This record gives sequence, C-alpha cells and structure tokens, in this order.
Amino acid sequence: MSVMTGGKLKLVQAALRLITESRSLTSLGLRELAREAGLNPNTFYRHFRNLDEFGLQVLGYIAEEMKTGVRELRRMAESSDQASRETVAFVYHYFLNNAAATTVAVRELHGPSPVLRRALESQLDASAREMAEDIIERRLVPGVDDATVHEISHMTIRYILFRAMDYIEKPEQRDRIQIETEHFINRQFRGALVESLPPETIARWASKN
Amino acid sequence: MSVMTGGKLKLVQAALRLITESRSLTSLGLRELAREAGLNPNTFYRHFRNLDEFGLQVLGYIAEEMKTGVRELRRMAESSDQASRETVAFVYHYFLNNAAATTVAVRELHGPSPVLRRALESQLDASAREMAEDIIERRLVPGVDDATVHEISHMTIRYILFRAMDYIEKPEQRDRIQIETEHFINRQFRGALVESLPPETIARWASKN
DNA sequence: AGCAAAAGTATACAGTCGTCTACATGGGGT
DNA sequence: ACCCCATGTAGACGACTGTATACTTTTGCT
Repeated sequence: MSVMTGGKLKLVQAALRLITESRSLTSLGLRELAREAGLNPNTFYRHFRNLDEFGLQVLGYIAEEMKTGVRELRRMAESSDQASRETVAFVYHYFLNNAAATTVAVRELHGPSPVLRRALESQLDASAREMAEDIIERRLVPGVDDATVHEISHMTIRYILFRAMDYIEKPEQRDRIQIETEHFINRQFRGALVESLPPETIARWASKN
Repeated sequence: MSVMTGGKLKLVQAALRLITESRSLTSLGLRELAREAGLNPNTFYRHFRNLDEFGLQVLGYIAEEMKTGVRELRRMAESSDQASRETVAFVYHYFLNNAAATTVAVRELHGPSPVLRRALESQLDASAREMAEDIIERRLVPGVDDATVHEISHMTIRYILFRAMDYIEKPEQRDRIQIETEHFINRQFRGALVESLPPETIARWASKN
C-alpha cells in the first residue's frame, strides 16, 4: 500500500472525482478513468491488473484517509468532556471535507460487488469497535453493558455514514441532520439504560405525561 | 401505471432478476435486458423511451409490490396487541419474499441517479409517515410527542431496509438481525420517553447500576 | 555516463453498446 | 373481410469498451 505517486495516484483521484459527480466505483471504465486522469488508456495496466484490483486499491486509499480522520477525532474527543454534540459536528464536518471517499463508501457498501462490500464492512466494523472501546474506557455511559455498547456503536457508525450523504448533498438540511443524529445517539443509549429497569416503572412515567 | 403485460413485464422482471445476481439498476444495458428477457433488443423501444424511463417504471413496479405488502402488514398489526416482535418478524419475512425489489431499493437509494434517489426517498417517507400515524392513532407509545414519533419512524424504516439486505444474504444471521432490530426500535422509543425527564433523575439510575 | 527497469504512448482488434430505419406479425374494431 | 395499430424482428451504423503487442520516454542506480 504505502504512498501513491504519479499516474497511479492520478487514476485513483480521477476515480474519486468521477464518483462524486454521480457514478459508481464498480461502473467506472478503464478508458473513462484514463481520460479523466489525462493519461493514455494503457497506462492503467502499468499499475493495476484489472478493474477489480483497481477498486480494491481505491478502497484502500480512502480507508487510509478515513483512518487519519478517526485518529484526529480521537485526539479531539479527549479534550472535550461533553463528547456527543461537538463530536457529531466534527464527524460531519470531516465527511464533508472528504465527500468523494464518503460517497464511495456509501455506494459500494450495498453495491453489486461482493468483494468491495466485504472490504467495506470489515472497515466499518473496525471503526465501530474502536468507538465502542473508547466509550467503555472513558465510562461515558455507565450502566450499559459492553455488548450493548458495541451493538449501538455498530448501528451508529452506519447511521452516520448514511446521513452523511444527505449532509453533503443538502446544505439546507445540515443543521437538522446534525440534531437528529444527536437525538439518535442519545435515545439509543438512554433507551439501553432504561432497558434493564422493571417495566412497571416505565409504565408509571408514561402515565405521568 | 396500471398493470403490465407481455414484453414490458418480461423486461421489468428480467431487470429484477439481473439485479439480484449482483448488478445495479442504473448499470443495466438495453441489450443485456432484452437478452435476459428473451426478446429482440429493439423491442425495448416499443415500451420505453430510454433507460432512465425504464428505471422509473421498474421503481413504480416495485413500489406497487411494496404497497400491497404494507397493506398486509397493517391488516396483520391490527389483530396483534404487542406489535413490535411479530411485526419485525413479518416485515423481514416480507422482504425475504421480495428480495429483488428490496435489493433494488437499497442499491438505488444511494445510487448514482438523482432521479431514482428522489423517487425512492419520497416512497420511503410515505411509508414512514404511515407507520408514524399508525403508532400515534393506536397510542402505542404514550408520552412521546408526534414529531418525535415521526422522526423515529423515519429512522426505523431506513434501518430496517438496510438490515434487510443482510437478512436476505446471510441466513445464519437472521435471528440476530431480528433481535437487534427489536432492540433498535425499543431503545429509540424508550430513549425518547426518557428524554423529557429531568437529567438528575437519569443520573440517579446510572449510579444505581 | 551508461544501462536496466519503470512509466507512458501508439496502434490495432474484436466485442458490446445505444440507436436508427425498414420490415413482419398478429389480434381487435369497424 | 378489411385495415390499423401495437408489438416484435432484422440488419446496420458509429461510438465506445477492455485488452494485446510494440515502441518511446523517463527515472534511478552504479
């Protein structure tokens, strides 16, 4: 993997550019790529054996980008005590600055290529695990067992990723998306907190309102 | 719209068949379609002006299918009091029986074609609204205001749709997906119930566990 | 400086694609 | 029995695709 240079990098970046303006990674053509990159079609073969391998490399490239983002996120989270609100804002801001990579991820997660799907899933699972462990270590939600934290993290990562698409494409809805995401996270954890309590207690609150 | 017959229907069904075996609606070719349907390529033009119109018609077709499903769902829900568990099971069972349509929906919701995306979104929003109104009418979650019910319904519909893909493709995970979906829904509503309460009450529970 | 490997280019081939025009069929309404 | 219109077929067009082979340029190492 390491670092890409020259024509190889040009091709990958061309792919990201094409995908953001409404195409899918799996549907990109070799010549289309080369044209966008300003290279001869055959240059493609100097760097990739075929289009499948190319797709995987692109995925690797964006995974690398995302990892640095997560690292930043972690660094930032340590300096803030009321993590939720600012973290959500930061995450969306990050997705906005990496619109191409985000679009690829969302498109291919349910896309037609099984290979790319698996690769993306394990990438997301890794992020979810990281998030969960962070929450557990810092005891952000005491009273919720570890398995549940993992489950909720898994859901949250995916939820944010999907909403990120709307966030990128619909600037007028950004505030609403951010707020709804906070709601989502808060409800999940508060709901989990309540889950362990006896049902008659819940009934009592319900009748009060 | 009405009802499709003959070659038109054959083409639409061919599309659904091709999509389930790992293709995307937007990436289907005219000749590929005709080949799969056992028709001459030019027959396509007798029924559709171009591939975009075809995509919309396919969407209309699956929307029709889905609507009958929702109607069934509603009928079934009225006869059951503890809606959640059985409803979730029923919904996934339905998606499993309409795997092709489900796959199309998930793929194109974040796919490259803006037209199809909008069409699918409004379809999902309609379902979410229906679900929310049903919940409100039947007072299934007293103590949660209408706007929140709508918000949660919106999230839930999408969540279920995405999980439905895994449900279809990974038979060994079906029980887990069903359970996690129930968790998801319960947490959302319970979390919403708690949201209106004073924060110090929440802190008290947390310290108790 | 010299040379070998890497990167990029040129040309060509067979296949597929979307679309056009022209022709064949077939059933329904008068 | 007639015609008509919807449906389906045939063949051809130019444009584009992935790939192979052969050639030129650039780069890095000794």
